[in-house]
Amino acid sequence: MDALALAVGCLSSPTTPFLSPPRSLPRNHKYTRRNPALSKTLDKSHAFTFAAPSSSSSPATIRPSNSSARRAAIAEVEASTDLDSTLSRVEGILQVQDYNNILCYFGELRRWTEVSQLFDWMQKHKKLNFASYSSFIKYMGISHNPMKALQAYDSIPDKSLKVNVSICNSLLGCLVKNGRFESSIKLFNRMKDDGLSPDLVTYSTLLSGCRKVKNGYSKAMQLVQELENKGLHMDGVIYGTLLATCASNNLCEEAESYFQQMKDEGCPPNLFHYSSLLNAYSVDGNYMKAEKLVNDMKSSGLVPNKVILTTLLKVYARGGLFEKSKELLAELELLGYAEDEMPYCLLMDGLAKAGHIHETKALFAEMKQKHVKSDGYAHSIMISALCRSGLLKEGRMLAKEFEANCNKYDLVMLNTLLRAYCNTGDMDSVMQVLGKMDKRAISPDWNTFHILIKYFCKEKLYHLAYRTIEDMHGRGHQLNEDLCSSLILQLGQSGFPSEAFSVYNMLRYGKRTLCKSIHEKMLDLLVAAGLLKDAYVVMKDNMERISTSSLDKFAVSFMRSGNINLINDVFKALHRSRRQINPDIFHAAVSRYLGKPEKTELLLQLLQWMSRHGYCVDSSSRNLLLKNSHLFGQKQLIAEILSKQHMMSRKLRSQEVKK
DNA sequence: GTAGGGTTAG
Repeated sequence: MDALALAVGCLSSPTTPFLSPPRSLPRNHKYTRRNPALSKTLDKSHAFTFAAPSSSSSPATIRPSNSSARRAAIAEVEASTDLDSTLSRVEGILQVQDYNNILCYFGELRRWTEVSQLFDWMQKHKKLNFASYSSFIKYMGISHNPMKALQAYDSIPDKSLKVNVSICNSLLGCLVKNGRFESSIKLFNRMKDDGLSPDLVTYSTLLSGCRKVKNGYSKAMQLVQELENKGLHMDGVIYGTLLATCASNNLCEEAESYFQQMKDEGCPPNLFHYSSLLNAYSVDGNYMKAEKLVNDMKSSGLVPNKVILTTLLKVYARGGLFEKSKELLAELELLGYAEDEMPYCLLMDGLAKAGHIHETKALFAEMKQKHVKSDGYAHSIMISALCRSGLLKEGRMLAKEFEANCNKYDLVMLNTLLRAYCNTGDMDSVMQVLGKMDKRAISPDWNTFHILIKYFCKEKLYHLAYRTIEDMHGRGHQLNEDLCSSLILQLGQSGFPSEAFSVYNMLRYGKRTLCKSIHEKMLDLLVAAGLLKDAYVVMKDNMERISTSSLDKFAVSFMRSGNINLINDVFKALHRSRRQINPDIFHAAVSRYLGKPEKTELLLQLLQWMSRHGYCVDSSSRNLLLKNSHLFGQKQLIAEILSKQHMMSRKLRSQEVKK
């Protein structure tokens, strides 16, 4: 099985190509010079030429004329509007590392078309090495295209190159970045089987994936154990990742203890470590600890940067210290650290969750007025805040405004929009958003399904809700019990008992423990709908959770119209529940058998079973049997059994009187 | 070794 096949199960549902990559270079970008790839290459070439001028025996010596040809060729490729033809024209001048540098140049500019085109060309002309694969895979990860990364990996012809640690790290990092933690672990195990020797980078890559998954911390611990078993020692980056994992999993004490352990091991904390620990303090808004930490940090000679101050703002906002938050926001503005929406979002979210909707709105307006750069987070927070505080129409309006002005969508935003439209019963817009999701191949998550199902139920579109639940279950999402229970009842009442039963089964097989009352409701519903075979299954599996009256109703119905061959089994099941069996049920069974002379054998078995277990038929059933026993050709036998039962019941009754 | 790892928002 190749890596693609291994991961394709998880990848077939599309990834979340969130906010398209930045159009301009990141601020701290390593290519700040005009032609970085070029300088990088040429620095090396010159170093070689000048450091070893006498080694004329080396055929690799690059003469200035040669280097200026390379310089020109690189510039030409980077500026080209027709990559393929430019590449063919300069073929022979450039070396593999030149192509790699150009690849990085395009990659850092987020010019994905060129990245792919160049890489294709390099593959076709066999101008690549481990660094080419590693870089290409990394960029495919950044551009949210893990599929292409996997294809590139699978295309590597050389087996030993496939377990090159750098390539493997890139691919694992690509999967992790795109939320495919599970597949990255599977692939990691495969790679180890194939001969990969993981290093610290491998482990920190995988550890960073633990931040956003369920039980992330315990998975992180497994990885730490593994790296230690391999004789590797945790370095500053690994500690940084661990601290971030603790913070994301709300494990403040663990974060503190790793922070201490790291210092004890002689590794001085840097800004990454401080910001992660600060982030851990933000969970419960522990501003006392946060402020002390920032002071410690300053004493150690570190200067708080944008991330530290922004995280401190998060601590204040979470802790409800809105005055302090506002002061800090003003400071960030002065420092030029509030050019994007992050700090505003932190404060808006804090305000909104504390119920200060008007202040949230004011800050949102201020942000707009200041033309703060936005990727949609602020809208998402504001729309949710409006909906939460009951300002549904306003929430819907803002959602519409966002859609009219922005063309950036990710799953969270789409869910936010859906919620806003569902809240106002705007079915058309709901459908449009679903269309957008489809078009962009963004797959719905648990929240999406939950929003839709709740909405469909509210609109009494029960069958649609049912189909949505089926879809949700089919994709492996845990079903919400309350929502399903109410849908089960509604489906039953609106003439879809089989669908109700299907929902019940999905719920039952997905969860270990269910609320007790659901089984009885399901049983009642199936009995009412005459689906007695299904009812029998529910009854058999959940007898101790079902009231006697519901069991009785089921049993009587079953005797009247259930599968006649299962009647005796139903009695045995009832007997196992150790509850008194209502005589009406025996009566109903006897009547049923009387109408089916060909089932005499079953009737006799039932009567004998009754005698063995101390039951006896009531007088009306006995009379009925005696009157009709000629029908069965077993007149004598039936009379004997009945008289035995009769005597036994007399004996029992007299014993009770004595007591 | 031309390469790969950690910090803040809905």
